Amino acid sequence: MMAAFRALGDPTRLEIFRLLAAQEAPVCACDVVDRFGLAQPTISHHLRILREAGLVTTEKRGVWAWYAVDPRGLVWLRESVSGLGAPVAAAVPDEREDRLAATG
Amino acid sequence: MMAAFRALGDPTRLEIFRLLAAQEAPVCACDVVDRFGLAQPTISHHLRILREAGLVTTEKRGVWAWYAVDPRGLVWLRESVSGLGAPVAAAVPDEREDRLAATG
DNA sequence: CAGAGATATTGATGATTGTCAATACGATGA
DNA sequence: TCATCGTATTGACAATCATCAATATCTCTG
Repeated sequence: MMAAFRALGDPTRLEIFRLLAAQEAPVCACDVVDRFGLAQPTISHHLRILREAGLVTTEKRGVWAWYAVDPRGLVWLRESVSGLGAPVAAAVPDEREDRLAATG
Repeated sequence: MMAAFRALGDPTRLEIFRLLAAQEAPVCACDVVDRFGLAQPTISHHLRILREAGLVTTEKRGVWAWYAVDPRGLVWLRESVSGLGAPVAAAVPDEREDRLAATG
C-alpha cells in the first residue's frame, strides 16, 4: 500500500500513470518516452517502479513493450483509501485524560 | 494531489495517518511521539508534511497540539483516486498504428 | 549471421529526504 | 520573573532517489 503511494508520489510517475489510465488500450513504452522530455532509461525506471507497486502491467510484443493500468491495483488502491476513513467526529478534549484507541 | 501521495509514501507518515484516522477525537502530538520510537522533532516534521499536504489539521490548546485527519483532504484523496479510473479495457493492438488519446 | 531498433540494466552523480542534536518559541505555574 | 514543559525550527549528516550516459539484451529484417 505504501509502495503505491510512494510510486504515485513522484510527479513524472503520476503523470505517466494518468496517461495510462486515460487510454482505452495499452500504451507503447516508446510513446511514453516521446511524450516526456526524459531519457529512455529514466522512463523505463519509472515504469518499473509503477509495475513493482502493482499499479501497472506490462506485456512484450515483439520489440515493443505495452503498458497498462493494472485494474487490481486500482481497485486495491481505492479500497485502501476508503479504508482510511475516519470514525465519527468528536470534540477536542480540554484535558489529556484519554488514551489512544487501537489502530485496528 | 501528488503531495498527498508523497506524504503517504513514507512508512512512518502512513502509520501516523492511520493512527489519526482510527481515532474519534484529535490526538495529542505527544501521544504520537510516545507511540513511535522516533525523536520529537522527527514526528513534528512528519506531522508538518501531512498538514501541508492537506491531510491533517492541527489545533493548539495551551501547550498541547491536537492533530486530526482533515475530512476535506480525505474526500479529496478519495475522489482523486476514483478519478484515476481506466476506461473500458481493450485488446492489445498488433501493430503500432494508433496515437495516444488526450490525457484529459 | 550481421545490422538496426526498442527496451532493460548498470554505474555515476547531483538533489532530495529522513533522522537526530541543539535550540528557539510559547504557555503554564511557582 | 524564572523555571519547566510541550512543540516547532534549524543545522548537519547519511541514505535514498531521479536522472543520464553507456552498455547489454532481445527481436526483427536483410
